[in-house]
Amino acid sequence: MAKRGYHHGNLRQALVEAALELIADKGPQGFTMAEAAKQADVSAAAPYRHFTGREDLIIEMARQGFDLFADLLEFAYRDGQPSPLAAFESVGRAYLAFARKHPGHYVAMFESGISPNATRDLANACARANQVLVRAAHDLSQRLPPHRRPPTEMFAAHVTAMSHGIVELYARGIPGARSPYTPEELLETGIGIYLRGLGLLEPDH
Amino acid sequence: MAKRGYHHGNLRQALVEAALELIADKGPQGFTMAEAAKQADVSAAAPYRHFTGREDLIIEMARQGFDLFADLLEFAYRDGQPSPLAAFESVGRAYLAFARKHPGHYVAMFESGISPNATRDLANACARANQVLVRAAHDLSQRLPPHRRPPTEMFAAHVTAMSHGIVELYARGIPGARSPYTPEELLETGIGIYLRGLGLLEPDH
DNA sequence: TGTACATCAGTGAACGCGCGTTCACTGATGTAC
DNA sequence: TGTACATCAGTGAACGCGCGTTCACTGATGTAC
Repeated sequence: MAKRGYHHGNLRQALVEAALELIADKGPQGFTMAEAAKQADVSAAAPYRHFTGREDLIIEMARQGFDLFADLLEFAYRDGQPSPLAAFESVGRAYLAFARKHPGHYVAMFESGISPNATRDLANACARANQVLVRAAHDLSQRLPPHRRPPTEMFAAHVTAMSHGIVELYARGIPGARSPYTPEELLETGIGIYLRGLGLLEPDH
Repeated sequence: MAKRGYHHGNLRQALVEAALELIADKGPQGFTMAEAAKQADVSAAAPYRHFTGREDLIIEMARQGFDLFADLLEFAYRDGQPSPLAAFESVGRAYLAFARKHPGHYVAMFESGISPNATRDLANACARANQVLVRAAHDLSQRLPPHRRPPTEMFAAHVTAMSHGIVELYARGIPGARSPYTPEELLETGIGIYLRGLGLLEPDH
């Protein structure tokens, strides 16, 4: 939109998007300011009108990533509204789908080495995404009798860890080290067994 | 040992160790040949007598890492010999301990972006480590009646994913994004709930 | 509507840097006789 | 044991490169009158 209205239209966002492609292709450290500028059809100096430096651009990618991530998780959570269990499983699938569809954001968020506390905005976006997971875990655990409820944050951490581990080991690059199962199968069965362990699913298969 | 016997004694291994420290400190792409050479008290050209290039050094770090990892997992497995369950839990703890004690190896193995198939030797070492996990899962699942046994490789993948996810999210750098629980607590409780879901632990807490 | 000026997004040249790697070399060690 | 020679691990200088960043500039756009 507005391709050549002002000087560039919206160079800032164009740079973010170029960098997202680069970082997805070439890994955490594999992207450069110069290349992002070139891909946006702009001189190598132009990015410095919009970002204080390389790290600032990475932080912006991660921030947008956490925002998008939180939106998708929230949507998945509401989408599965019928029951806490359905909503919970929908959130798990959204986690995997996000990693698949937005690899650039994913790398910036989890593999670029920046701290989630680098910026107030970044920390907020990160916290918002996490809160969806915690809320989903909390609502679901309400179905258990109080004395059998796991601490909400532990519950959420377990599920996050399994989702993240499946993404890292079985869904992302790393050509080789495969499993005979798809990441989706692994996530569904893994979470299923875990929920059964909590007493949230019937022991029968 | 033999500090200054021959020209250097054992420069190859000294470089590997220098690089391990660097890669642990500075992240996947943060280490350089020049710096590793300097840390080994050697000119920048010397490493090329022992490695064909930068990637070759990373591969060697990862190979040694998988070998060590496999050794530790095997030791943990035998160590908990009394019962498949104890052995299995010992393996889980060894996973976490390895990531903690050998961060350089860990980064080279899982975060450097090299393929486990880069080299025959590397692939073998990687496979050996994986086989310990698969064997532990297999032996433990024998305690279930045949119709309730999960496929061994799926079982192993679930546990590996949760362990790996906990390490990545809660045990490694990423300053911020904490959980109120230690990685050890998360791993123990998470695997416990999962095993209960399989029927390998009593439902009572 | 037209003119003068301020703003500021993007340019192009340049910088200093450190990197990975090569190359002819040197000098300590190992070996043959 | 002593000498001559081969080997080869490490040197130091040099290379080409691309990076992040700066800086004086320019020229299109927005604004005041």
